[in-house]
Amino acid sequence: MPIDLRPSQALRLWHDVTLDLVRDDQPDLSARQLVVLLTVYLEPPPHTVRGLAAKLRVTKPAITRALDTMGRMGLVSRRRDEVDRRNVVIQRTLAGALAVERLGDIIVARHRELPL
Amino acid sequence: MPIDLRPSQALRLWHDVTLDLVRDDQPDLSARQLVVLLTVYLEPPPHTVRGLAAKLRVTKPAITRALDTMGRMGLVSRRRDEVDRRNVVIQRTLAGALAVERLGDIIVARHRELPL
DNA sequence: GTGGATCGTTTCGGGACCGAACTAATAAAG
DNA sequence: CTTTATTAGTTCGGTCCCGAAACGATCCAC
Repeated sequence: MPIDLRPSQALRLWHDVTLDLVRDDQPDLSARQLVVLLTVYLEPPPHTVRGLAAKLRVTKPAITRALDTMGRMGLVSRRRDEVDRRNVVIQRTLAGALAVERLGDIIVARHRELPL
Repeated sequence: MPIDLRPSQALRLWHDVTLDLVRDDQPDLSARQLVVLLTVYLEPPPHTVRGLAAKLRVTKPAITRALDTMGRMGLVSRRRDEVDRRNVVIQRTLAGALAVERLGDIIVARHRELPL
């Protein structure tokens, strides 16, 4: 792992990145939406509503709503699982991949600017 | 600054910390609330509604609402500026300081667990 | 087949938030 | 004083999110 981060640096990093996210025009993602987005893009598929709800320890409707909103934003899409048609698998999109990549760049840049 | 963070590590860090925040029982702070909280606790006083609105590039009512909510949570408090009584200065609280400290600890811990 | 379990979604009442516009209090300028 | 500017808060109509409960679709065991 990288060299240890001190608490003051950690908080400064969180502040700076969050400020960048608040400032840009597009609407902020909630913490729940953000962790759904990152889970879908960082962890191996398949991702289901039930699996995400269990992972985040929130109710299923909360996941459905998050997917509705992020679907409207084009960040994820949904598809029926043809093997077990009760399941819905959450899929990545180009726009979602770009948004995640952009977030990664912001964090890296703000981390690089951190004072010693 | 610490050794460079790779984008994949940065995103993993953001995911892990946000997941911790989503999982604990207390209600999630919005991005706006979080950056207000961190600004108040990281940057030198005094902090005013107007100053925060300018810094975040959001409207004043958004700041007033964020302060209302965080005030109810005990994370910040407000006081009239006695010198210029039009101003309201945002003050730190013990509960707010503890919450910020806890966030710092989470980030540091998750950062330490990051894979190489 | 039939009953029960397991999916994701929808409904419901309630609360939080949004920006634009407005108000009330205070300060500063003339 | 009186006007003008500045500050924080409030009002407004609208949107979004919350968890509990109910729902329809699907799978599985018998």
